[in-house]
Amino acid sequence: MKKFAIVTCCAPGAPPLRAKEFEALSSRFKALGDPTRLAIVNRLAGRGETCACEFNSLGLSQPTISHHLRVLREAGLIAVARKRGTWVYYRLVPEAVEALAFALGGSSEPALVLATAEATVAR
Amino acid sequence: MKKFAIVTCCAPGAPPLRAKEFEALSSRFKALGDPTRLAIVNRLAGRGETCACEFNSLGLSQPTISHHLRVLREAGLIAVARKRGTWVYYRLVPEAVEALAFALGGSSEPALVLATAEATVAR
DNA sequence: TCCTTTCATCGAAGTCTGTCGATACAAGAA
DNA sequence: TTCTTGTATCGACAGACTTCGATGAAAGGA
Repeated sequence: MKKFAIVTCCAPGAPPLRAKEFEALSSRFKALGDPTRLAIVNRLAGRGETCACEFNSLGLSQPTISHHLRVLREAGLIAVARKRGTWVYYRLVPEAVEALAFALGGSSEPALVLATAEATVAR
Repeated sequence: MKKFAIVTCCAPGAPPLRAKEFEALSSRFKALGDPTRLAIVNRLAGRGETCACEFNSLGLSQPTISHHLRVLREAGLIAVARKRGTWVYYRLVPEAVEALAFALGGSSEPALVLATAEATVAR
């Protein structure tokens, strides 16, 4: 279980944060700091639930894809949507992405973000 | 000179991007993927122009701080505002932060972002 | 000129990360 | 049960990253 901190960090006027908040935020930005993982998130954002096998088309080995899925999962940015047989379908966790957008000061609806961001996210 | 790509990547409904865009975006997220650098950005966001010497209070050596300032500078997230004597004052580059917020789908005013993001940013 | 201060760069050490092949695990199908 | 298929995990390796002390460069002050 995991909650998303509701903080702004990087937009003009942002209040000073604590060390723990820098750790939490930076670990999620780090998860997006790899082109392969960004491509995975992009595909999940565009298609919704997607089979893990889809990502083999990214040109990397299956263990490597599995590794990146794990990093994104542990960052709370994606989650397992469902399993059918041996297929595993992943989905985006929009609240996590919104929390990061909010941290950068770009939230269009802070109230919405505040409401959804408190939602706990299964790991 | 550097321009900020205006793309959404990670919010539900985002269109598929190209490899080059993943590279460009992920390199900037990676720059935020370190707690020390996030603390630097946070301080610049809260105080505006800030002397580099201020960051010695983060508990790291001067060369290490200088290294992180360089990473953020090369990512286009911060810039040298002015120099007075041997002092160097850094500032946030709000357009860069906005472009990232937009990529995460959190832009409150896409038109504004579009307008400012085309601005070239001095290195 | 020489010294001090601030910042950047260099070189090195240790750690972390991305990647792969090999292997283990889980769910069906035969 | 045995075989096949899709995923996850393990172990290893190369490259990248963070950090530091030492050094260099630039701007003043004495």
